[in-house]
Amino acid sequence: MSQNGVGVDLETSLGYLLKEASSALRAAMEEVLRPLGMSVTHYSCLELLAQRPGLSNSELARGAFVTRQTMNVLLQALERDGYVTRPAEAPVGKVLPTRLTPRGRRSLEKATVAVRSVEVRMLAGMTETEQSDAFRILRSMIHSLRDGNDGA
Amino acid sequence: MSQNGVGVDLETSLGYLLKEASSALRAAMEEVLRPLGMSVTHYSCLELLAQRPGLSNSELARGAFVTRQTMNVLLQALERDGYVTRPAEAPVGKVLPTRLTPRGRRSLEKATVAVRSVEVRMLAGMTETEQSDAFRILRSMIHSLRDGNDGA
DNA sequence: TGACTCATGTCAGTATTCTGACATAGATTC
DNA sequence: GAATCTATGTCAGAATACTGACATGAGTCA
Repeated sequence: MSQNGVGVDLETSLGYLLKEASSALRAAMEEVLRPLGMSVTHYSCLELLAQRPGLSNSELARGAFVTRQTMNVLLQALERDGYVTRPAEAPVGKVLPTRLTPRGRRSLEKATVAVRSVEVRMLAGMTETEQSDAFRILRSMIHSLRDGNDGA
Repeated sequence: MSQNGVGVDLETSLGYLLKEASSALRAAMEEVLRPLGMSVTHYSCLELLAQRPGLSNSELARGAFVTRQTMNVLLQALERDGYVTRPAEAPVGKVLPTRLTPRGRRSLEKATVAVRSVEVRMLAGMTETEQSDAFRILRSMIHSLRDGNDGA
């Protein structure tokens, strides 16, 4: 079907491989979250709030790797459906601290179990050493990409 | 601003780190492709065609990690603007082999240089060993995620 | 040959995310 | 204190990608 012998260096590109891995992860997460009626961004938002209660819209956006406008529309839907609460007025500045409701916490529980199974599956074929290597290498890539190439 | 001391295990999740790395890579690529008026999917399509001339719509979609419907609208735009050509009738079956035009090839050249700089930047802080480790580990993750957990 | 399955190309509508823009609150600088 | 800068929340429109659906061509099997 493909692999027709041409020296395809997409197969030797770390960027392409990273995109492939990310795509596979996203697909696997969507697959297990779909039965729960939850998208990946939806889940990310709830998980962030469970681990750091009181995060603002902008902080949630950065944590979920979307724009604050995108997170805003998601939060409005989550608030309307009773998964999170935000004060009507900001305690300080314009920042509205968001918190999970009991309903949000319950909804998250099932999702966490589902997502953890994906994480476990992803780590399945890796040794302890490979896992810590993976962390170190991914962090190195992130750092290099963020701070431009004038770091040295 | 954050990091308020709560034991945040998102920081210990390989899935989260993978998403973070992928997001950083995408942002870096968009940054260098924007001046050329080219999106990441747009570039991926042209690069795939340069390395494997004659790929079909569906094959390009799989290679760029989008649906074949999404790739179809992109190909129609690229064809309209003279970057690629497809025969009016399928030589065999329904498959329409796509090829770059000279204009498409020219457009790709600049983009390739730009994207290569991102790839180089990403590999900057890594040793040879770490690079080959990165390949092996990412492939392992992809394999585990794809084939379900009943591989063993 | 005929029924069935599968992959493909494509149209349409929907969903999700982004960019642009604005007003406002806190921090910084003079 | 006033000006400036930065960050935030939010609205609106545009871009992008997806799901659903359909017809068609090729391979498989009886």
